[in-house]
Amino acid sequence: MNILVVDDEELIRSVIKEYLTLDGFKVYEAEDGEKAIEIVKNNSIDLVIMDIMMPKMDGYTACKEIKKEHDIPFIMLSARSEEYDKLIGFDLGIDDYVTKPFSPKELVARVKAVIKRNARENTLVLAGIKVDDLAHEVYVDDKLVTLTPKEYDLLKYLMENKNIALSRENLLSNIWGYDFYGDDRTVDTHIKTLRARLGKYRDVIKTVRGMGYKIEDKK
Amino acid sequence: MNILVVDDEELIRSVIKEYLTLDGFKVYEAEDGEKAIEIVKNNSIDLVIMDIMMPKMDGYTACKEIKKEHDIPFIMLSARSEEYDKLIGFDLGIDDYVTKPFSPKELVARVKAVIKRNARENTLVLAGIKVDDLAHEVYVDDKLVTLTPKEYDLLKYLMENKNIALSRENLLSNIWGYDFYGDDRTVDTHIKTLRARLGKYRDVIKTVRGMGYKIEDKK
DNA sequence: AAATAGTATAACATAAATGTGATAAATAAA
DNA sequence: TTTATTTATCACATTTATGTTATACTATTT
Repeated sequence: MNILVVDDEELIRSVIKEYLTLDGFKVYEAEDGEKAIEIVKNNSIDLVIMDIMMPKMDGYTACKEIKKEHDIPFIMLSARSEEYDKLIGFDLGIDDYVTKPFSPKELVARVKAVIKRNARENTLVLAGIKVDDLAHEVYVDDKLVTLTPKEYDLLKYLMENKNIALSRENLLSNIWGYDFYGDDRTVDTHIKTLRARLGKYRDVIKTVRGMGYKIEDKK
Repeated sequence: MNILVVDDEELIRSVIKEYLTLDGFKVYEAEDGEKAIEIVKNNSIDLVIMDIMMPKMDGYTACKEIKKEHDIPFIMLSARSEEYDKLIGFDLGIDDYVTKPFSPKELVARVKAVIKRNARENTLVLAGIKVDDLAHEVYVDDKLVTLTPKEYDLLKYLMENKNIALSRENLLSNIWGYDFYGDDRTVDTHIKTLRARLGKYRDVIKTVRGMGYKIEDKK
């Protein structure tokens, strides 16, 4: 996990870096917005911690610039809690906000929370089944299960559309592609193998007779 | 669309209200969990935005109480992203979660997303009968009833054309297909089984002698 | 009230949809 | 290339749904 710390005060950067490094993060540093943009461009940054008040280019502008090109979570630092409203006004999709002075420990906790939350947004969970779309992995009762590509796509699509009955044609055109001119029953076979992979949760995939299939969440 | 905002801070409530009102939502306010329960009881609330930390009754408890009686989507607010895990642990069927500070714009977007997700636009309701076409499910007095495909199609068609007398030919060509050359009596049989499924509402399907059938709303 | 036409119901044979294991074809990996 | 994996199709068993017929019932007409 690569984290970029942007602050004009060297001391603050080094303190943050020290704590984050202790927790196994790789830390990049930048002293202003321009340098930050440069680093993001050339490295795979997973999260940015950025001060608002900086010379050359302030935090708002730098954040906006980076967000244009990269979908990276931001934690903003600011000396005053009043800045809060301004941040809101800018509507930058900030993930968290920490006011100075802050405890490094808390900051680290926030970093972890933001990362966790972001990961979760790309994760579908239902019953004991977890689809981590970023990692492209499926867990059943927290045990990794290997799916074939089609099985994966099918499961993901069913989960994204939980509680909606999906016809075979719908499934075929959305997963196989509109240009698939094969047999309807192909879906059935993949449902079969997918169910087998899901073990005791095989029944979350309901058959909708005369129609197709759906995955059902507890209600 | 009526939205209830529950937070002990007047400022936060008014900011949220302002933005939601701009988007055409009607907004109710409550400053604690008890008042929230009261409002939900006496109004038709479609969604609740609720802070977790509140005096008198915290958000977890209030949410749980309300969920007992009402199937309303919740968006929870919290000062700390750490609380997220706690929420998950409580397993309250929270629909979304926003950490403070948040941008009102984002909150509005979340509200819309949740409403969209929960909307069952293709749902027909009549007497105690509900046809959820998305889920392809039928409820009688909020109890799931399993229909055969033909029964389902027939009920859906009758409800879509409520108060209109439909001839057997009409029903056959619209449900069975124009190319069905079978017996008129076939319809009768399916009406019979459908009525049986509808239990005490069996009589909403009226026989129109010499003509066919219709489903009748009110009176 | 009897006769008639229309409708409800039950039973049952037929038909259709789905589940499953096997196999062949296609694709990717070695 | 060969090999392994994935995918699509087939064939058959099983389950479920459907349409028809025969008969009972109900409403309308005479």
